[in-house]
Amino acid sequence: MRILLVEDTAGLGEAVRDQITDDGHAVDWVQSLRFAENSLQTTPYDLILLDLMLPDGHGLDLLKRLRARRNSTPVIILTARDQVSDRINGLNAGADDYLVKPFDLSELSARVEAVGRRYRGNPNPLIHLGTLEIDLHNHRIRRNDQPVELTAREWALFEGFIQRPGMLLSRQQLEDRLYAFGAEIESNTIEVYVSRLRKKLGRDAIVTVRGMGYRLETHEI
Amino acid sequence: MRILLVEDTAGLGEAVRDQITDDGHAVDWVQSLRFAENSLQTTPYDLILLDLMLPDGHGLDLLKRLRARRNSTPVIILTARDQVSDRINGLNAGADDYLVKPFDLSELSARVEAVGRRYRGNPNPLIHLGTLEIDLHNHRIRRNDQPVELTAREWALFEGFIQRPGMLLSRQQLEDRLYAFGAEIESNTIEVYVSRLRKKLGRDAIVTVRGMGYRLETHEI
DNA sequence: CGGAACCTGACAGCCAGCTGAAGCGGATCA
DNA sequence: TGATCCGCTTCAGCTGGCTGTCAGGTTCCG
Repeated sequence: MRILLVEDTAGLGEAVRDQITDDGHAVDWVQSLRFAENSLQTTPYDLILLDLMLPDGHGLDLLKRLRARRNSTPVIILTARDQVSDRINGLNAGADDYLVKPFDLSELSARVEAVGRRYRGNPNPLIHLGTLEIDLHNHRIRRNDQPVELTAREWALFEGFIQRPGMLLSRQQLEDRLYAFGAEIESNTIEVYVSRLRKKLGRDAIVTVRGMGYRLETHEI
Repeated sequence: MRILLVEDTAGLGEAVRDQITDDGHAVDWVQSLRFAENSLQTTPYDLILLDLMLPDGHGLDLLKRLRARRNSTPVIILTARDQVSDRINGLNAGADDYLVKPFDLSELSARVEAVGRRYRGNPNPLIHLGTLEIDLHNHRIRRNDQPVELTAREWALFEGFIQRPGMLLSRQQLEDRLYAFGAEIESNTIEVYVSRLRKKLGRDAIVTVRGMGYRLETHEI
């Protein structure tokens, strides 16, 4: 999963980031609402860990804006023990879960995995795109009713496209999705994987925008 | 059995959890309706132990919702002595049994086992999957009409697949099923058991999704 | 037409997953 | 009580296929 961590306390932030990274997820850590909004506009996240008391405002405002624009990304609130009203308000505002500080890191892992499972366990929205039928949760794709096998990396990349159909995605954005934040990548890996996806999914599935990046074609494939 | 315990009193919850764990069952303990719903959406339980007075609502509401969506998981209600009307309403709402607090732990064990037996004695839905015939309640499997013997762990794992055919199940999900919530497991136990199941049930029964988990193939075995 | 951007076949290294084997502990039976 | 068995878990060696890289080719655009 790709997770956005919004937390302004350095020590806690590091601990949480390390734990979740160890669990095999990609974590982007930001320390203010402003940067959180930036990240949310450029990257599709699977989960948001949200502290409430932030230097430039209250986390619940972010949550409310998110839900107002129909973004249903799961949110887990990180809150101090004495802020009971915050917790209630958080759940009302559309949070999926909360953790009371100080919390155990294994507890954190458990909640994160639980959200992941819930997300995947939901009744299955099938996405139709031309001749493609995509089962996002179960990682299944059929093309003209024939199953298509994608490798882990291929799937990760394709998922990035699927979550923002029709939008222009820069190489950098796609790399960020494949390789946890900060991991540098040389060579033309993205091009190679786009090529592999085209071979498996159809030549016109992904459109090259010269000098800019790629875009998933939403009309015909 | 895998049991969901919904109880918001810390001491009682711990005692019940320990007792049932000692009896050889896997227990997930949650402390509110909200978390109970979460767990129910992600995990198939064999039994639910349900307290009625919960911080975020009344247990009977959960029970009613459960039955409304045709979930027939057995439910035992945990209720205080003076709430007679609750007990009656509970049985009307589809509970299978109730226990009056404070109750003896051995009494609890007895009821749990009783429900387990009743559950298994039910008229038997046979599941057919390719050349396999599965009798879920009685833990019996035939392959090409030949009986197949599974050990306890093998069965627990296979049951996890059977209850969510075709769905992608992560290692974590499968481990959660084999080892009660939170129990850490190292090494490649899941792989070993998948390997054994394949040997007994057919090579193609379980499909590996590299980097993601496993899936029961529902078409041909 | 020349250069830049992009595509893709090929390949070596590596790692996730598979499985046989062995140690261990609980259950069973003499 | 001691011997034996059986299932559970771990480990290590192996293998196939995934991955990242590069080079040579192709397309695009000024």
